[in-house]
Amino acid sequence: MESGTHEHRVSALRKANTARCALRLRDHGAASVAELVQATGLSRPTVEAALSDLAANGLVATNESNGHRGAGRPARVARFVGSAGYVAGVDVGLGGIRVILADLAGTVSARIEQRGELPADASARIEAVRAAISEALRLADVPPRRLLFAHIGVSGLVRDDGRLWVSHTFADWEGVDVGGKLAALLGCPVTLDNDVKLAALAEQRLGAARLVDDMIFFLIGSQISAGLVLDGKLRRGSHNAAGELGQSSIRVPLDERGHILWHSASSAREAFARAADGDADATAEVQTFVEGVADTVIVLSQAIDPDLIVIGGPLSRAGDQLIDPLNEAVAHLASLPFAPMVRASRLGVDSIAFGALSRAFDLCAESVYGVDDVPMPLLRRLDGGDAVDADGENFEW
Amino acid sequence: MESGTHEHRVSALRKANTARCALRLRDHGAASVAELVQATGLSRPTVEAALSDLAANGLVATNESNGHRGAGRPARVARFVGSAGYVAGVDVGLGGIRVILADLAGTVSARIEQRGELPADASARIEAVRAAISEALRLADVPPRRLLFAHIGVSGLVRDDGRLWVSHTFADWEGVDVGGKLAALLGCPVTLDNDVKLAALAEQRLGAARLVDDMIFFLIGSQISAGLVLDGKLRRGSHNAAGELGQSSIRVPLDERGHILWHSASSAREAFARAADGDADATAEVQTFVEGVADTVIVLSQAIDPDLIVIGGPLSRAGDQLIDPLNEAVAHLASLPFAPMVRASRLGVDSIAFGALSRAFDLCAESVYGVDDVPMPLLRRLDGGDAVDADGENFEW
DNA sequence: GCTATTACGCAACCTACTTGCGAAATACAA
DNA sequence: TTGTATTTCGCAAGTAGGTTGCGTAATAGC
Repeated sequence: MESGTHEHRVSALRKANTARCALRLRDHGAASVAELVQATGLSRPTVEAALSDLAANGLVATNESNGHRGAGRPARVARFVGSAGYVAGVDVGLGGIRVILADLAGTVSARIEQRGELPADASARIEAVRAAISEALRLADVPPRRLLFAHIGVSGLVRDDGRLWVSHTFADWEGVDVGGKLAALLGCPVTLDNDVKLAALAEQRLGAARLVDDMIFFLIGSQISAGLVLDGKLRRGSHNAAGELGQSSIRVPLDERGHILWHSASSAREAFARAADGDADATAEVQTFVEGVADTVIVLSQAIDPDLIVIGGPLSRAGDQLIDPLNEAVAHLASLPFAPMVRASRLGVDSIAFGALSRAFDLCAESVYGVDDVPMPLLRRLDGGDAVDADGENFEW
Repeated sequence: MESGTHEHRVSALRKANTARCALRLRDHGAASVAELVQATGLSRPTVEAALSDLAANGLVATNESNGHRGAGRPARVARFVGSAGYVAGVDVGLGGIRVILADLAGTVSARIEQRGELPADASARIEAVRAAISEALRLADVPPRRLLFAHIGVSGLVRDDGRLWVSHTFADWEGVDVGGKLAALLGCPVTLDNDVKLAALAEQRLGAARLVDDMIFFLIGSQISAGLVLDGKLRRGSHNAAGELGQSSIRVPLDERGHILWHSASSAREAFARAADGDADATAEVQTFVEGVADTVIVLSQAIDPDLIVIGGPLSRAGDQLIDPLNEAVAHLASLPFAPMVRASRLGVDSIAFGALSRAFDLCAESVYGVDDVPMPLLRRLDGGDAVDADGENFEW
């Protein structure tokens, strides 16, 4: 019920049809016109028009070479040209920079990880991010012009204008137009987003919560924050601050910066390790910790009624120490005949970069397909395997 | 990106245009074709076609009688015929039955309230609801056939099939097709919904949270539950159980049925009254209670990041005893440079019926306008005033 | 080289919206 | 009373984008 003229809406239909054909080719492989007609339910002339538009944009290639068997005129086969464009998902955190580069078809063509301290200077840090993205492009042998979009996950609150508002990690980026500067350097739009939200989205789209529309993701590291995906959509909140659980939300001892206080050890990981080794102090502290987390998990579960709760961060591998007790607590205290399941992250440290990548696909959709709400492609490795590692060793936080 | 043929989509455009004209007439009063052309941005023939469709359905009337001044051919004036259909919002609770009846234009034509115990028998209770709705129709002098939709708020969990799953209030309705039975009796679709969710929606659309897209509503009575409106949409949850805060979510002493335990008085209302009168026990208990509520409010605020928090129920008038301390707690404990505001319900006991009415408008939209996502009309009284009482005495819970 | 088969590509048609204009109905002035 | 200005009406013609349908091209197999 918008106010646009009809001309717009009608041509929106054309765009939608074109996009439908493009997505079919992207997600189900090359196809002849006849097959597309069949698959999309559109008519032949419409499909032909769509293909000719797409071919003009370079997004599909139509070649005759097809090992067709059987009688009949050989079909003209259209193929989605993923390499027409690339998008990057970037995770800039204290531990370093991660970049995942994928083409429009979802083939992951580079995945790099630069460990170690980032430059302390705001500008130098921007340059480091640029260098990391460029390095990924170089590794994948992708001309820089082909990069269509880069999306960056950082810790902190991102304002509507895309600048950081509050960030403990990179305080000197607050108010700075990091995205704009990188856009100028890279020649394509670059946007920032909150890291935990991206990780949540990644787990929902690619990780532990695939096929589930409602989930809460908890990232437990030195702090605890959450990300919500509700009805398949990332919840941002009216200040883009949903999930920023402060001091008072978590029933776990925190210091004044919101970091979890450990007495028996210097980190959650260490405390859990000691508890596993039988250290009594650590065991008690871990138990209190788990109860505190369970508390918050339960309140949010009851308020939000998700299908699934995913725990990320270094502790997510601690099944019997964390995930199992949480599951029990949630199932036990449920006053209703159902309870959400608690599960460990599947993407591990890569979740933020994958989330950024998946948002990058969303954000380039309008310019690539002329339509938004385009589902991202399935991610594949160059060798054809699943781009998401089987639950392996990518959990070194 | 659905699979429907194009024929469908194209005619969807026609429907949308027709709906646009209808809504313009509904919300901005009678207008000539020329004015509609101007207002909708559509072309004259399109508007004419829409009006002729609408006139055929009886949804608009075109009469020439118009006190037009000035030169020129007098315009044919089209007027939205609200009385073409009626919808009802019903609140069936322990305290009785409330019905609000409105026509399609949003004119509230009846509003009745049957206080007192409902029949203990499941079927008799259904009959009582039917009788209440019929009574509203009779009072408003509306032929029963004109009732297009009735939506009913009840306490309890409603399943996807519209039947109650768990209801402490009306346990004998669990699994019973209450909506279907009423539909058969009334000759129009009748659906059930959770009362607190409806109240939340009502406050967002008509009450304390108008113009706000993200809000959390807490209904504090003998129990505490919540309703969430996120991004302007009612949050249901994957089991339609969002907001069903159980024992463990609320840091307030509860009995085994989830009812708030009061030692200094027999109800929250009484405890607050005594505290206001200076009773020391009550004051202490009220303080603990408020702190417990604040606790939950804060966790949910931080997780969800709403604009506004609305408190409903008998305590919502206790500004200085409840609302003010909550506001302070939320503002104080915020770790971020903003905090949601806490505000009292505006609709009071009517919130559930108003919520039901507002959903009834939504649910009849498809069949009336051929389009969903039609905003509900502004509610008006027959005399033209605002149908929502100015914060008056409708708070006798 | 003939036939069966299959996909192609275009012509004709349909739906629904737009632009544009002559005609109708009024107010007002001569 | 009649003419003119004004405003809206209602239809005719045009456009965009889709669909159906059919003649034709290109191949495999006999």
